[in-house]
Amino acid sequence: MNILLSGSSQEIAEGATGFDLFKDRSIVAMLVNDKPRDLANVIQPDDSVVGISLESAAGLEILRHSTAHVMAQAVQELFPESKLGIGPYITDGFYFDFDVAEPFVPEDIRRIEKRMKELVGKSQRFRRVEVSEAEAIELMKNEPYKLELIGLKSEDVAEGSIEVSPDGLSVYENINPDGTVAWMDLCRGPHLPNTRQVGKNFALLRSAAAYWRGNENNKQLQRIYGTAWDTKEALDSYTEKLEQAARRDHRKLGTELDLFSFPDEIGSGLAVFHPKGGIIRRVMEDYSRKRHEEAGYEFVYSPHITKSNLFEQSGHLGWYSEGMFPPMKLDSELDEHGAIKKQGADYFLKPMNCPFHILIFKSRSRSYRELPLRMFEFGSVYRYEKSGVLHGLTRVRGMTQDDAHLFVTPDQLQEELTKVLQFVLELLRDFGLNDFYLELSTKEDGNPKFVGSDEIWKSATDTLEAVAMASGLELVPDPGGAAFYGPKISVQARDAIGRTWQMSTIQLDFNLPERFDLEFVGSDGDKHQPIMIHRALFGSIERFFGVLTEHYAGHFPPWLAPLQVVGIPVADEFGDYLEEFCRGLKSEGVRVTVDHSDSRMQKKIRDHTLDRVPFLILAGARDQEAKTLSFRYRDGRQINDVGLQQAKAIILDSINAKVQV
RNA sequence: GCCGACCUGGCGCAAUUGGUAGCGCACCACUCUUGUAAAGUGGGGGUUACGGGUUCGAGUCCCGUGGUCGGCUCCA
Repeated sequence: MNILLSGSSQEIAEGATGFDLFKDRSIVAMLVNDKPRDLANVIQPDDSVVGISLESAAGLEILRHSTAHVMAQAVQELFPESKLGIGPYITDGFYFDFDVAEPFVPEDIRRIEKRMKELVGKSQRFRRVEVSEAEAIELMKNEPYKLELIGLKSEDVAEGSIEVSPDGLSVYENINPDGTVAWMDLCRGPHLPNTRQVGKNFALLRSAAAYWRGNENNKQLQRIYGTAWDTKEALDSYTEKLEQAARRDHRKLGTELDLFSFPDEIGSGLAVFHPKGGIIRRVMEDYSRKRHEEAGYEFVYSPHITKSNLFEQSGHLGWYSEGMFPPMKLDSELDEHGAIKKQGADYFLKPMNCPFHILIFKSRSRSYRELPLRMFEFGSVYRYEKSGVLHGLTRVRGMTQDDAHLFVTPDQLQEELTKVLQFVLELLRDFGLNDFYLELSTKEDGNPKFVGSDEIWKSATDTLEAVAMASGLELVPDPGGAAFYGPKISVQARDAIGRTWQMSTIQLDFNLPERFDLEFVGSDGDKHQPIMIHRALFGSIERFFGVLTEHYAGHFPPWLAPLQVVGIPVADEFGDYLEEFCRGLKSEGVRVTVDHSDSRMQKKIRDHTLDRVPFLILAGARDQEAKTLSFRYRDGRQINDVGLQQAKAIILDSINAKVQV
């Protein structure tokens, strides 16, 4: 019979399987008519077949999923009472959920890993068995979670579910060499031909609880995460990547470099910035202010607390009260006759700045000539984030947003959004981030929670999309991801080690202008409602600070570095020579010091390198003689015999140009 | 919020079966006066997160509170 093998026509025997087609052992599965299948599948006439090699993305997914099966088998052997949840592959690895009486402890994880290695050595075949629903129920009768999945199969099976497919049910059995069934699981496959091919390049990483089917009202199962690779080198490089990420963790660097801390006495999620962190933060803020001023923003200020009415009118108390700190209650005072002498009130810490800016807009009547009106504030807000979600500076309870609200007429919208997006990207680039993509969050059709007419959503979404497209950046749709009050664009930035962070957001709002009856007088003399744009570039200064710390691994570029230059005399007597040079830098605003301590020069180089100072300048007799000095950089580079004028220029130029050194 | 683990000088870590807190770095002093990642000697510093309990005796065991970490859920 005839088939299409890797695109070319080929004659094969009736009943041939993938094993007959692919003799190359690195082919572990195949695409049959674009669907992933086991090699054991019998090829049908006119099928289009392409091999999946182990090292391909699809191959690694299969490897990881098969590794998850081996893990589940090991767990059920070691913990016979355990029940299976789901066990998919994920980026770089896999996990499997188990219902067990006692959560796993690290010793359990080691035992499981050891048992997995033994199972790999046993060389069990993965065998697919297609079953009817009744058969599946019988086979899985001791697996309550699997039974639940079987019941779901036809209706709301999650897209990409690894257990069941809309096409029908199947189980995968692990077959011992003697033909006995060692283990089985409900699974859509495909799998590697044999556990031996799982190899040794896997590791179990951690265990943690996870809600069954991701719903917090469901029971928590115990999830074990693992990683698996095709080669030892790939596993090692992945492990190295994790270690590298751990080394640049901003929480660790924050302590090491004395940038910020979270004193227990203050409370969870509330940071203090130390002097060195304070310099970085102030430089960030100063630069942001300068750019905002140039871009036509007006600076406003608002208090940290407000009476409840403001957030009642904005609606936040209705839908967001859980995210707010509870009120400070001022009781009303009564006189001796029981009449109210002083009205009581509830004061709230503000979780957002927009209502304040709106009140400024509303403080008098506005003309179309004033629009677009752009109000900017470094606004400190407080949100009662759940304790379990707090994370260093990136998820806190008190933060300062570089927040702006733009009030525009509908026909200004496109131009203003274009400007804002450009502005955002330029500023992010100045901070050394330059690998972006955009995400466009849009309305979910038919969901009544979204306010505003379909027409306005359509036109606003189209506008946002046009603006995003015009930026030339990759645009990823996020359907249904919009807030109920309007669509948004968010800028996602990739950092130095390829992780993505949501940075800036540009959010349209159809809700608040309505709730607050915002209006301006148009050229026609009539009143019109402005459109409101919320936007933050840093998101919050704290979070941006954390992201930058990780992006640079603490090696801030000179313009941001708390200490920019340290002078290191080769011996004490050259201290004055360096001191004089550094005075010149200081008068230019450079953050510089000369280390006169009685440590050895080598020790000073070590200390200030570990402290991530961008410019170490050294001078000894030779330099004093020749009116030169030598540069030593954080990566070990050195440039010797640099003339003093040139040295000054090198330092000032790299600070002013905001470049990394 | 949920599940689990953890909390010892500023930081990183030790402390047999419960027996009365040590080390390195940092800090301070002195000696050494130095050419590209750690000189030497000496010294100070901890009611072991907090509050209870068990015990002759608790860093160690038990209970509670707070905090941190890893996930899950959440991020309007």
